[in-house]
Amino acid sequence: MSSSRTSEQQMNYCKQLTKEEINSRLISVEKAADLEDLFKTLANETRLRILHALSISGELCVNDLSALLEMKTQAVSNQLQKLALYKVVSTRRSGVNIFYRITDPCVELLLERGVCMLESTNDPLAADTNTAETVKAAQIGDE
Amino acid sequence: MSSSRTSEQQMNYCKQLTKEEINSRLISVEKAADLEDLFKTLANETRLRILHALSISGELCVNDLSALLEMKTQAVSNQLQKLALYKVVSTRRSGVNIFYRITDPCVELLLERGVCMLESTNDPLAADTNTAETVKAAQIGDE
DNA sequence: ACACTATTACACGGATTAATGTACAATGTC
DNA sequence: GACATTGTACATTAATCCGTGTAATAGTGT
Repeated sequence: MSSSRTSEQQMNYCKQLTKEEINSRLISVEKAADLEDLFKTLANETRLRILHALSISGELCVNDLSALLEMKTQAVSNQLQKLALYKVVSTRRSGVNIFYRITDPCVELLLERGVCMLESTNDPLAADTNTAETVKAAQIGDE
Repeated sequence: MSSSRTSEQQMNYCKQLTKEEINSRLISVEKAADLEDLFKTLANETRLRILHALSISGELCVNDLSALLEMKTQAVSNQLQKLALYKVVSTRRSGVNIFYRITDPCVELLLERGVCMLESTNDPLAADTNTAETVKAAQIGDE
């Protein structure tokens, strides 16, 4: 019993994969750290709302964002500085206004995916297959 | 100048959307909070690695996970408790072993998306279109 | 009953984060 | 130059988070 409990070769894997096989597919510590950063960008309500507004409008300045989101400019600017530091957004000045737009495609894509999932409350997977269904319907239309 | 600066009707929107139009599409505070929670689940390296191992293997116990990830059982168990509390994973006991498996489809889907993006380092968007290309190629093969 | 193993509970310390308010910098108008 | 507006820098505070080590619990075998 004790030998079977501690022996790695006898671990219970549902898909009958060995530790080596899982390990070969498992994300590395370095990549996990990168992925953590990516998700962390979106793991904040203020940043989510900012990025969503930018994805809708394309480009907005601090003042407009704070008015839209009904938040203090300092709070908005604080988060925008982080997003700019991590190259998620780019900036351009126009007089006293500084405009921000999303430049990181991964962040924008995950944001869209997440928003779609929330809108498909009962069947989150349906939101993800909507694109494939649309493509298929278009191809049927062509025939 | 001061009137043009402060007037909301004259805000500079690149896509020429009015504040009202952006607002009607903008994610609500409540939904942003839900989405924040979803991304927060994945915004931690330990949880990412745990969930990735579970997605590969289907089901694993604490001991196996800590061996695979080369982490202490307490650290692994600590995160698994959180994941179970938020209904991201389910548990089943088998003797002294407790097995965990992913039950939240949104989390698993976002995880897969994120991992794919990292693997497609130069063209993250290509990772997202790979599915559509595969479907299209299969349909061409059928013809 | 006892020994062993797997897992969780609990408390702690250190690190990180985000909003806030004040001060400062940049820009535009008169 | 004075003034107003926009936006950032800076410092502070409170809250959150996570790994760690010890203690406790559950399950199994002898």
